Amino acid sequence: MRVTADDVAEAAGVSRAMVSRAFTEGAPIAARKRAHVLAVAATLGYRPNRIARGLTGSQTGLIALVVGAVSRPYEAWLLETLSREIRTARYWPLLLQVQPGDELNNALEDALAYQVDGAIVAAGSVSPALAERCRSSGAPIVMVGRVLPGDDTDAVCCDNRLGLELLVDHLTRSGRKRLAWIGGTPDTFSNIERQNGLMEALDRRGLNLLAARTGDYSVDSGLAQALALLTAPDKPDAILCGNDAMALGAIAAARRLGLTVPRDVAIAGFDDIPAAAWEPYQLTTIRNPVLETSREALRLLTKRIQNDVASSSDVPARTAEIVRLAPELVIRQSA
Amino acid sequence: MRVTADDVAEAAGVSRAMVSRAFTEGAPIAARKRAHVLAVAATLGYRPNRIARGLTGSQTGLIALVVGAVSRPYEAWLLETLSREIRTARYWPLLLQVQPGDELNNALEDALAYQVDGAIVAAGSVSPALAERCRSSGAPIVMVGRVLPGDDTDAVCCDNRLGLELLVDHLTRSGRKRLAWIGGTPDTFSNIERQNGLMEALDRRGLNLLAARTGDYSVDSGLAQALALLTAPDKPDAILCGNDAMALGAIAAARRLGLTVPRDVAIAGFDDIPAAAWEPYQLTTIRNPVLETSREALRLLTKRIQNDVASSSDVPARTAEIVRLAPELVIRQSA
DNA sequence: CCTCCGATTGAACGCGCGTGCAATCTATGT
DNA sequence: ACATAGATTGCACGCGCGTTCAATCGGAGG
Repeated sequence: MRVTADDVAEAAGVSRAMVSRAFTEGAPIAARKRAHVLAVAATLGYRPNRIARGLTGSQTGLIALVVGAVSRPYEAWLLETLSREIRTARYWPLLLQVQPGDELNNALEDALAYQVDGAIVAAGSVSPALAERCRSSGAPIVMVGRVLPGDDTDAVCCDNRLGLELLVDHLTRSGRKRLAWIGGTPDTFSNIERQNGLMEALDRRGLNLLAARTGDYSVDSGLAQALALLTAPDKPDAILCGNDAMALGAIAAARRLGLTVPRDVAIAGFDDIPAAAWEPYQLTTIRNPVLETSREALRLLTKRIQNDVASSSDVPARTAEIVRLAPELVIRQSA
Repeated sequence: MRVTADDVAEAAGVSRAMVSRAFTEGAPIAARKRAHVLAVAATLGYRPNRIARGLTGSQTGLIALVVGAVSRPYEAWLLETLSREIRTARYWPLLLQVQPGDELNNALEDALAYQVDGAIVAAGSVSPALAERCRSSGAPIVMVGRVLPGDDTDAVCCDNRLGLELLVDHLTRSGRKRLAWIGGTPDTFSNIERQNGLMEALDRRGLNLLAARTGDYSVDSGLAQALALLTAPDKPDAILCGNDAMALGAIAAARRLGLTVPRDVAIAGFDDIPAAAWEPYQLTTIRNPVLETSREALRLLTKRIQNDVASSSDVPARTAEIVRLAPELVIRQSA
């Protein structure tokens, strides 16, 4: 029923080893024979069993891909590009979607049992111990959008601080003085960086934050927190949000209160998800270079994988490479 | 470096077979010994190699998951629930994201080479030949949101016709007479069904469609086509869209023209993606039961897999099971 | 026509693990 | 104390394929 290399060997009148070589790039085999074997294989519908192949050579072609809940637009966007880049690099993504409360460790160890060639972690938090364990299992990790503390793990991440500097610059230049902040999920790497970036940008200008509230990166939380800000006695003239989703919620809140954006209040987000450009929003935001991020992530990962394969622990481990990508201000109507 | 069952066997003072059995549910092994082996394994950090395990037993625990471009909200939503259900069933999804123009066959055969235990196809079109090939490779397929013609492939799909009946019913009851349609990507299963459903619903009432245009399920196309409809001499008083994304675009178009929704024109979508509920849209739409769909898909797939494992081709193949899930009308502001 | 070297080839082993089978052990029953 | 059924255990084989190594082939040079 299942066609194996033996079947092809018999049908082609060669040894099984030749079948294997025919499918292995750069293996010693006469060109004529390779063509013949491949032809026979095609008529039989044979394809090398990747599982068996993964057992001998230590390459499975699998990459563990950890992302957050994909129903959120930013996560979906990131997954789309990461997944595409992984396939472009001729790997297959083993998808692990983590919900906010989920434990990552167990699941990632599960993935390790599949002998993944590497892992891309764009959600959840990985303990340095787990990272080390992955590495010692032969699966280099690349963090996306987060950097492990005091670490030797590759990472690629947008420059959140710069992003907020750009935003504050734009808002203050257009005369806004009473800035408020709606933060995303606390203790999140991105949220900490963005919040710090905001504070630094304000400090540099000798400004104070009018008010700060805490959301959870969802549209609903943005709406709720913005309602609170805009009905307080001391109303802001600009609201910066930890991400676009909350900013969309904030715009809705402003409208519900009969305010006009940006006349009565400016609203800005972060990420530049597709919905930010939709007509009713026209959100001014910071473009998170997702495509470039994905590309870099795969560059780092493949480099690390090849390094691992080439040298078996004799070469000292390359030190971690942290790539910071510059975000970009996208000015639309909302601010 | 890599810990194998042999290492554990030696450390625990038992044979390798016992280690294997300790990790196999229901294998003959004394409870005391199992506990001991597991303990030793834990201290060594041992985990059975799933790749090797997949080579002998014909179960890899992998499921090929084919979805469309995830940056689109509906696809993301579906992916989220499917992925979760797959993990709940203790499988791992091998993610294949297909772009509108992509060739599915090659990629799916690639996945087959990983000896996936099954496949869930929620995008792209699969030729019956390919479906047959999957099945004969021991990977049952379940189609989601589409049904293969004249077929013996399991599928779960929302009742698109009923959805449009509900929508037309609601619109005509509220006095709309001049209905227009913006279709999604042509030749798509869902688009064909929805369009036919619309026509039938109109026929039943002796109504005619005022105008029909063709989009591609994107927000932009909805906007463009709605602009065309609303600036034509013969303006509709209701626009039905093939999916929510286009409906959001249509709402934006109406507003751009200074029209009030739903006073001047009612707008309805299909799917009930999260954004449909967002404040500036408040889209009336048809709820596509995505969660139930995912559950059903996994129920069908696991049943089929178990069936395959149990009987090796002696039992006649079960005939295809096609599950139709009822959609539900969600009335919001837009219609 | 013979020799010698490089290009090909085939046989065999091992990757890590599940499992049938026969051997061993345990706890009954007498 | 002895036999016996049932519970455990170890051995060995095979899953499908990559790869080393020695054997074979081909042809260029003499």
